[in-house]
Amino acid sequence: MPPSSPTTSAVAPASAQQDRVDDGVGRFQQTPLAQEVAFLTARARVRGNALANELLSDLDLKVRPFAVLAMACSGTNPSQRELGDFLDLDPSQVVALVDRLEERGVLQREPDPRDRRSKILTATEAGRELYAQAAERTHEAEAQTLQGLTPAERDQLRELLIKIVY
Amino acid sequence: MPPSSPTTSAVAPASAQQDRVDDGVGRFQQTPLAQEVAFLTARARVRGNALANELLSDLDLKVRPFAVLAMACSGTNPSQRELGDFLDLDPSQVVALVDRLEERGVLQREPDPRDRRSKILTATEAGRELYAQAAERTHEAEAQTLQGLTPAERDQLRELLIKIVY
DNA sequence: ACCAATCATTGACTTTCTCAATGTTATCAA
DNA sequence: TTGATAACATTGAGAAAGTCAATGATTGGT
Repeated sequence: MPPSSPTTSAVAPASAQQDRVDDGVGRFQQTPLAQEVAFLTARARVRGNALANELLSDLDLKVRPFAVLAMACSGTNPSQRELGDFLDLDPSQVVALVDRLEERGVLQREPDPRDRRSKILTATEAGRELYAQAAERTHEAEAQTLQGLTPAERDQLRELLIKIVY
Repeated sequence: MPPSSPTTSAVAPASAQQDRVDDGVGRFQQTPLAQEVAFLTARARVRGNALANELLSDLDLKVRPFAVLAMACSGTNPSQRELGDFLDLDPSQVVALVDRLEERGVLQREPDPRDRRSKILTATEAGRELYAQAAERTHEAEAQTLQGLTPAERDQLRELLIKIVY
Protein backbone atom coordinates (compact mmCIF):
# COMPACT_ATOMS: atom_id res chain seq x y z
CA MET A 1 0.00 0.00 0.00
CA PRO A 2 1.12 3.57 -0.55
CA PRO A 3 3.20 4.27 2.52
CA SER A 4 1.88 7.75 3.02
CA SER A 5 -1.43 8.57 1.51
CA PRO A 6 -2.85 11.62 3.20
CA THR A 7 -5.75 11.42 0.81
CA THR A 8 -8.54 8.93 0.54
CA SER A 9 -6.57 6.42 -1.47
CA ALA A 10 -7.82 3.47 0.51
CA VAL A 11 -6.12 0.84 -1.58
CA ALA A 12 -8.53 -2.00 -1.14
CA PRO A 13 -7.31 -5.59 -0.97
CA ALA A 14 -8.03 -5.67 -4.65
CA SER A 15 -11.15 -7.66 -5.08
CA ALA A 16 -14.28 -5.90 -3.94
CA GLN A 17 -13.60 -2.56 -5.57
CA GLN A 18 -14.23 -1.47 -9.12
CA ASP A 19 -11.77 -2.20 -11.85
CA ARG A 20 -8.32 -0.95 -11.09
CA VAL A 21 -5.85 -0.39 -13.85
CA ASP A 22 -3.41 -2.86 -12.38
CA ASP A 23 -2.17 -5.83 -14.32
CA GLY A 24 -1.37 -8.24 -11.55
CA VAL A 25 2.03 -6.98 -10.53
CA GLY A 26 0.88 -4.74 -7.75
CA ARG A 27 3.52 -6.04 -5.43
CA PHE A 28 6.03 -3.86 -7.30
CA GLN A 29 4.22 -0.65 -6.51
CA GLN A 30 6.30 -0.03 -3.43
CA THR A 31 9.65 -0.26 -5.15
CA PRO A 32 11.66 2.93 -5.56
CA LEU A 33 11.29 2.84 -9.32
CA ALA A 34 7.52 2.76 -9.09
CA GLN A 35 7.60 6.04 -7.16
CA GLU A 36 9.60 7.96 -9.73
CA VAL A 37 7.68 10.54 -11.67
CA ALA A 38 9.70 9.61 -14.75
CA PHE A 39 8.47 6.05 -14.49
CA LEU A 40 4.90 7.07 -13.79
CA THR A 41 4.74 9.45 -16.75
CA ALA A 42 6.21 6.80 -19.01
CA ARG A 43 3.57 4.36 -17.89
CA ALA A 44 0.79 6.90 -18.22
CA ARG A 45 1.93 7.72 -21.69
CA VAL A 46 2.05 4.10 -22.83
CA ARG A 47 -1.40 3.35 -21.48
CA GLY A 48 -2.90 6.59 -22.72
CA ASN A 49 -1.44 6.12 -26.15
CA ALA A 50 -2.70 2.57 -26.45
CA LEU A 51 -6.19 3.54 -25.44
CA ALA A 52 -6.32 6.57 -27.70
CA ASN A 53 -5.02 4.58 -30.65
CA GLU A 54 -7.69 2.03 -30.05
CA LEU A 55 -10.49 4.58 -29.95
CA LEU A 56 -9.11 6.33 -33.03
CA SER A 57 -8.67 3.18 -35.05
CA ASP A 58 -12.03 3.32 -36.78
CA LEU A 59 -11.07 6.73 -38.15
CA ASP A 60 -7.84 5.28 -39.51
CA LEU A 61 -5.86 7.63 -37.28
CA LYS A 62 -3.23 7.24 -34.61
CA VAL A 63 -2.27 9.75 -31.98
CA ARG A 64 0.74 11.11 -33.82
CA PRO A 65 -1.09 12.01 -37.01
CA PHE A 66 -3.95 13.20 -34.82
CA ALA A 67 -1.64 15.58 -33.03
CA VAL A 68 -0.42 16.99 -36.33
CA LEU A 69 -3.97 17.39 -37.55
CA ALA A 70 -4.97 19.03 -34.31
CA MET A 71 -2.24 21.61 -34.69
CA ALA A 72 -3.22 22.25 -38.30
CA CYS A 73 -6.77 22.85 -37.07
CA SER A 74 -5.74 25.07 -34.20
CA GLY A 75 -5.71 28.34 -36.08
CA THR A 76 -2.12 28.97 -35.09
CA ASN A 77 -0.76 28.20 -38.56
CA PRO A 78 2.35 26.35 -37.49
CA SER A 79 5.27 25.78 -39.81
CA GLN A 80 6.66 22.30 -40.08
CA ARG A 81 9.65 23.18 -37.96
CA GLU A 82 7.52 24.72 -35.24
CA LEU A 83 5.33 21.66 -35.22
CA GLY A 84 8.33 19.41 -34.90
CA ASP A 85 9.67 21.43 -32.01
CA PHE A 86 6.34 21.38 -30.24
CA LEU A 87 5.64 17.70 -30.73
CA ASP A 88 9.23 16.56 -30.20
CA LEU A 89 9.55 15.27 -33.74
CA ASP A 90 12.54 15.23 -36.02
CA PRO A 91 12.02 17.32 -39.18
CA SER A 92 12.15 14.18 -41.27
CA GLN A 93 9.37 12.64 -39.22
CA VAL A 94 7.27 15.73 -39.78
CA VAL A 95 7.75 15.40 -43.52
CA ALA A 96 6.52 11.81 -43.48
CA LEU A 97 3.53 12.60 -41.27
CA VAL A 98 2.49 15.62 -43.30
CA ASP A 99 2.95 13.74 -46.56
CA ARG A 100 0.39 11.15 -45.56
CA LEU A 101 -2.10 13.64 -44.18
CA GLU A 102 -1.81 15.79 -47.26
CA GLU A 103 -2.34 12.81 -49.56
CA ARG A 104 -5.39 12.05 -47.50
CA GLY A 105 -6.64 15.53 -48.17
CA VAL A 106 -7.04 16.67 -44.59
CA LEU A 107 -4.39 19.33 -44.55
CA GLN A 108 -2.19 21.27 -46.92
CA ARG A 109 1.23 22.84 -47.05
CA GLU A 110 1.28 26.51 -47.91
CA PRO A 111 4.41 28.52 -48.51
CA ASP A 112 4.94 31.10 -45.84
CA PRO A 113 4.84 34.46 -47.65
CA ARG A 114 7.17 35.89 -45.00
CA ASP A 115 9.76 33.15 -45.43
CA ARG A 116 9.59 31.04 -48.53
CA ARG A 117 11.75 28.34 -46.99
CA SER A 118 9.12 27.32 -44.52
CA LYS A 119 5.71 25.79 -45.09
CA ILE A 120 2.63 26.51 -43.09
CA LEU A 121 0.20 23.75 -42.27
CA THR A 122 -3.51 24.36 -42.66
CA ALA A 123 -6.43 21.98 -42.32
CA THR A 124 -8.91 21.50 -45.14
CA GLU A 125 -12.63 21.36 -44.55
CA ALA A 126 -12.39 17.56 -44.59
CA GLY A 127 -9.58 17.85 -42.10
CA ARG A 128 -11.68 19.90 -39.72
CA GLU A 129 -14.46 17.37 -39.92
CA LEU A 130 -12.09 14.50 -39.25
CA TYR A 131 -10.59 16.40 -36.36
CA ALA A 132 -13.99 17.01 -34.83
CA GLN A 133 -14.71 13.31 -34.83
CA ALA A 134 -11.25 12.37 -33.63
CA ALA A 135 -11.32 14.90 -30.80
CA GLU A 136 -14.45 13.25 -29.44
CA ARG A 137 -12.56 10.00 -29.23
CA THR A 138 -9.46 11.42 -27.61
CA HIS A 139 -11.64 13.17 -25.08
CA GLU A 140 -13.30 9.86 -24.37
CA ALA A 141 -9.86 8.29 -23.95
CA GLU A 142 -8.87 11.06 -21.58
CA ALA A 143 -12.06 10.60 -19.58
CA GLN A 144 -11.31 6.92 -19.18
CA THR A 145 -7.71 7.55 -18.26
CA LEU A 146 -8.72 10.03 -15.58
CA GLN A 147 -11.77 8.19 -14.34
CA GLY A 148 -10.22 7.64 -10.92
CA LEU A 149 -9.82 11.35 -10.32
CA THR A 150 -12.30 13.98 -9.27
CA PRO A 151 -12.76 16.97 -11.58
CA ALA A 152 -10.67 19.05 -9.21
CA GLU A 153 -7.91 16.48 -9.24
CA ARG A 154 -7.97 16.38 -13.03
CA ASP A 155 -7.44 20.10 -13.19
CA GLN A 156 -4.68 19.82 -10.60
CA LEU A 157 -2.92 17.14 -12.58
CA ARG A 158 -3.16 19.15 -15.75
CA GLU A 159 -1.79 22.25 -14.10
CA LEU A 160 1.09 20.39 -12.52
CA LEU A 161 2.02 18.74 -15.79
CA ILE A 162 1.86 22.06 -17.58
CA LYS A 163 4.26 23.49 -15.03
CA ILE A 164 6.85 20.82 -15.62
CA VAL A 165 6.70 20.56 -19.40
CA TYR A 166 6.61 24.20 -20.43
CA MET B 1 28.16 22.27 -29.78
CA PRO B 2 27.76 22.44 -26.00
CA PRO B 3 24.50 20.79 -25.06
CA SER B 4 22.76 23.84 -23.77
CA SER B 5 23.64 27.42 -24.26
CA PRO B 6 21.60 29.74 -22.10
CA THR B 7 18.55 29.84 -24.30
CA THR B 8 17.85 33.40 -25.10
CA SER B 9 14.32 32.58 -26.18
CA ALA B 10 12.53 34.98 -23.90
CA VAL B 11 9.27 33.88 -25.37
CA ALA B 12 6.84 34.10 -22.54
CA PRO B 13 4.61 37.14 -22.36
CA ALA B 14 6.80 38.88 -19.86
CA SER B 15 4.94 37.59 -16.86
CA ALA B 16 6.55 37.16 -13.53
CA GLN B 17 7.96 33.64 -13.66
CA GLN B 18 11.48 32.32 -13.71
CA ASP B 19 13.13 30.62 -16.69
CA ARG B 20 10.72 28.29 -18.37
CA VAL B 21 11.40 25.06 -20.17
CA ASP B 22 9.85 26.35 -23.35
CA ASP B 23 11.45 25.92 -26.75
CA GLY B 24 10.11 28.92 -28.56
CA VAL B 25 6.70 27.65 -29.55
CA GLY B 26 4.82 29.00 -26.58
CA ARG B 27 2.09 30.35 -28.78
CA PHE B 28 0.78 26.80 -29.10
CA GLN B 29 0.22 26.36 -25.40
CA GLN B 30 -3.37 27.46 -25.57
CA THR B 31 -4.41 25.03 -28.27
CA PRO B 32 -6.73 22.19 -27.29
CA LEU B 33 -4.04 19.60 -27.88
CA ALA B 34 -1.68 21.30 -25.48
CA GLN B 35 -4.25 20.94 -22.71
CA GLU B 36 -4.69 17.21 -23.06
CA VAL B 37 -3.19 15.12 -20.31
CA ALA B 38 -2.19 12.54 -22.91
CA PHE B 39 -0.14 15.14 -24.73
CA LEU B 40 1.38 16.50 -21.54
CA THR B 41 2.45 13.10 -20.28
CA ALA B 42 3.95 12.27 -23.65
CA ARG B 43 5.93 15.47 -23.53
CA ALA B 44 6.99 14.93 -19.94
CA ARG B 45 8.11 11.44 -20.79
CA VAL B 46 10.21 12.54 -23.78
CA ARG B 47 11.91 15.30 -21.82
CA GLY B 48 12.41 13.22 -18.73
CA ASN B 49 13.82 10.34 -20.69
CA ALA B 50 16.25 12.51 -22.58
CA LEU B 51 17.54 14.14 -19.42
CA ALA B 52 17.87 10.87 -17.53
CA ASN B 53 19.67 9.22 -20.44
CA GLU B 54 22.06 12.11 -20.52
CA LEU B 55 22.83 11.92 -16.82
CA LEU B 56 23.21 8.14 -17.01
CA SER B 57 25.45 8.16 -20.05
CA ASP B 58 28.73 8.11 -18.14
CA LEU B 59 27.61 4.88 -16.49
CA ASP B 60 26.90 3.40 -19.90
CA LEU B 61 23.25 3.01 -18.97
CA LYS B 62 19.97 4.16 -20.40
CA VAL B 63 16.66 4.39 -18.60
CA ARG B 64 15.31 1.11 -19.89
CA PRO B 65 18.18 -1.04 -18.67
CA PHE B 66 18.21 1.07 -15.53
CA ALA B 67 14.59 0.22 -14.87
CA VAL B 68 15.33 -3.48 -15.25
CA LEU B 69 18.29 -3.21 -12.93
CA ALA B 70 16.23 -1.28 -10.43
CA MET B 71 13.65 -4.04 -10.32
CA ALA B 72 16.35 -6.67 -9.95
CA CYS B 73 17.66 -4.69 -7.00
CA SER B 74 14.28 -4.16 -5.42
CA GLY B 75 14.15 -7.32 -3.39
CA THR B 76 10.90 -8.35 -5.03
CA ASN B 77 12.50 -11.05 -7.16
CA PRO B 78 10.50 -10.47 -10.30
CA SER B 79 10.27 -13.05 -13.04
CA GLN B 80 10.91 -11.90 -16.56
CA ARG B 81 7.24 -11.98 -17.42
CA GLU B 82 6.30 -9.95 -14.38
CA LEU B 83 8.96 -7.45 -15.22
CA GLY B 84 7.67 -7.16 -18.76
CA ASP B 85 4.14 -6.61 -17.54
CA PHE B 86 5.23 -3.97 -15.09
CA LEU B 87 7.48 -2.07 -17.47
CA ASP B 88 5.22 -2.47 -20.51
CA LEU B 89 7.79 -4.49 -22.37
CA ASP B 90 7.29 -7.38 -24.76
CA PRO B 91 8.80 -10.65 -23.50
CA SER B 92 11.31 -10.56 -26.34
CA GLN B 93 12.44 -7.12 -25.28
CA VAL B 94 12.95 -8.39 -21.76
CA VAL B 95 15.15 -11.17 -23.06
CA ALA B 96 17.36 -8.73 -24.94
CA LEU B 97 17.60 -6.34 -22.02
CA VAL B 98 18.39 -9.06 -19.51
CA ASP B 99 20.92 -10.66 -21.86
CA ARG B 100 23.00 -7.51 -21.96
CA LEU B 101 22.77 -6.85 -18.25
CA GLU B 102 23.69 -10.43 -17.46
CA GLU B 103 26.67 -10.32 -19.80
CA ARG B 104 27.67 -7.19 -18.00
CA GLY B 105 27.55 -9.09 -14.74
CA VAL B 106 25.10 -6.88 -12.91
CA LEU B 107 22.25 -9.33 -12.63
CA GLN B 108 21.54 -12.98 -13.05
CA ARG B 109 18.73 -15.27 -14.10
CA GLU B 110 17.77 -17.92 -11.58
CA PRO B 111 15.28 -20.66 -12.20
CA ASP B 112 12.20 -20.28 -10.08
CA PRO B 113 12.05 -23.39 -7.88
CA ARG B 114 8.27 -23.09 -7.80
CA ASP B 115 7.92 -22.95 -11.57
CA ARG B 116 10.83 -24.06 -13.64
CA ARG B 117 9.50 -22.28 -16.72
CA SER B 118 10.11 -18.87 -15.30
CA LYS B 119 13.34 -17.15 -14.38
CA ILE B 120 13.82 -14.85 -11.47
CA LEU B 121 16.01 -11.80 -11.78
CA THR B 122 18.47 -10.96 -9.07
CA ALA B 123 21.13 -8.27 -8.91
CA THR B 124 24.73 -9.13 -8.26
CA GLU B 125 26.89 -7.15 -5.88
CA ALA B 126 28.27 -5.23 -8.87
CA GLY B 127 24.71 -4.64 -9.93
CA ARG B 128 23.76 -3.14 -6.61
CA GLU B 129 26.74 -0.84 -6.76
CA LEU B 130 25.89 0.27 -10.26
CA TYR B 131 22.30 0.80 -9.24
CA ALA B 132 23.33 2.97 -6.32
CA GLN B 133 25.28 5.24 -8.61
CA ALA B 134 22.61 5.28 -11.26
CA ALA B 135 19.84 6.05 -8.78
CA GLU B 136 21.70 9.18 -7.76
CA ARG B 137 21.60 10.34 -11.32
CA THR B 138 17.96 9.56 -11.92
CA HIS B 139 17.09 11.37 -8.72
CA GLU B 140 19.04 14.32 -9.99
CA ALA B 141 17.12 14.13 -13.26
CA GLU B 142 13.87 14.01 -11.35
CA ALA B 143 14.89 16.99 -9.27
CA GLN B 144 15.58 18.99 -12.40
CA THR B 145 12.36 17.92 -14.05
CA LEU B 146 10.36 18.97 -11.02
CA GLN B 147 12.32 22.08 -10.20
CA GLY B 148 9.33 24.31 -10.93
CA LEU B 149 7.22 22.61 -8.28
CA THR B 150 7.16 22.98 -4.53
CA PRO B 151 7.75 19.84 -2.47
CA ALA B 152 4.03 19.65 -1.76
CA GLU B 153 3.25 19.90 -5.44
CA ARG B 154 5.73 17.16 -6.22
CA ASP B 155 3.99 14.83 -3.81
CA GLN B 156 0.65 15.81 -5.26
CA LEU B 157 1.80 15.08 -8.78
CA ARG B 158 3.18 11.74 -7.75
CA GLU B 159 -0.02 10.75 -5.99
CA LEU B 160 -2.20 11.80 -8.91
CA LEU B 161 -0.08 9.88 -11.39
CA ILE B 162 -0.16 6.82 -9.17
CA LYS B 163 -3.93 6.99 -9.13
CA ILE B 164 -4.21 6.99 -12.88
CA VAL B 165 -1.59 4.39 -13.75
CA TYR B 166 -2.33 1.70 -11.19
C1' DA C 1 27.62 40.63 -53.10
C1' DC C 2 29.11 37.36 -50.01
C1' DC C 3 28.75 34.22 -45.95
C1' DA C 4 26.66 31.73 -42.58
C1' DA C 5 22.40 30.00 -40.92
C1' DT C 6 17.68 28.03 -41.45
C1' DC C 7 13.96 25.28 -43.66
C1' DA C 8 12.16 21.20 -45.81
C1' DT C 9 13.53 17.11 -47.84
C1' DT C 10 15.87 12.73 -48.81
C1' DG C 11 18.22 8.65 -47.59
C1' DA C 12 20.78 5.68 -44.57
C1' DC C 13 20.97 3.73 -40.35
C1' DT C 14 19.87 2.31 -35.49
C1' DT C 15 16.68 1.41 -31.99
C1' DT C 16 12.29 0.05 -30.46
C1' DC C 17 7.98 -2.36 -31.07
C1' DT C 18 4.99 -6.18 -32.49
C1' DC C 19 4.03 -10.87 -33.55
C1' DA C 20 4.23 -15.59 -34.67
C1' DA C 21 6.63 -19.99 -33.86
C1' DT C 22 9.13 -23.21 -30.70
C1' DG C 23 10.80 -26.08 -26.71
C1' DT C 24 10.03 -26.64 -21.99
C1' DT C 25 7.21 -26.94 -18.00
C1' DA C 26 2.85 -26.55 -15.43
C1' DT C 27 -2.18 -27.35 -14.74
C1' DC C 28 -6.23 -29.73 -15.13
C1' DA C 29 -9.30 -33.44 -16.32
C1' DA C 30 -10.31 -38.02 -17.85
C1' DT D 1 -1.13 -42.07 -15.67
C1' DT D 2 -2.11 -39.95 -19.70
C1' DG D 3 -3.42 -36.31 -22.70
C1' DA D 4 -4.95 -31.68 -23.75
C1' DT D 5 -4.29 -26.89 -22.90
C1' DA D 6 -1.90 -23.00 -21.46
C1' DA D 7 2.11 -20.24 -19.56
C1' DC D 8 7.13 -19.11 -19.76
C1' DA D 9 11.40 -17.78 -22.06
C1' DT D 10 13.47 -17.57 -26.38
C1' DT D 11 14.27 -16.78 -31.35
C1' DG D 12 13.64 -14.50 -35.51
C1' DA D 13 11.19 -11.61 -38.86
C1' DG D 14 9.13 -7.49 -40.01
C1' DA D 15 7.08 -2.83 -39.04
C1' DA D 16 7.33 1.43 -36.79
C1' DA D 17 9.80 5.07 -34.66
C1' DG D 18 13.82 7.70 -33.80
C1' DT D 19 18.56 9.66 -35.19
C1' DC D 20 21.68 11.81 -38.21
C1' DA D 21 24.19 13.68 -42.12
C1' DA D 22 23.84 15.81 -46.70
C1' DT D 23 21.41 18.90 -50.04
C1' DG D 24 18.88 22.71 -52.53
C1' DA D 25 16.40 26.80 -51.72
C1' DT D 26 16.07 30.91 -49.17
C1' DT D 27 17.08 34.22 -45.62
C1' DG D 28 19.57 37.70 -42.88
C1' DG D 29 23.60 40.02 -41.74
C1' DT D 30 27.93 42.34 -42.96
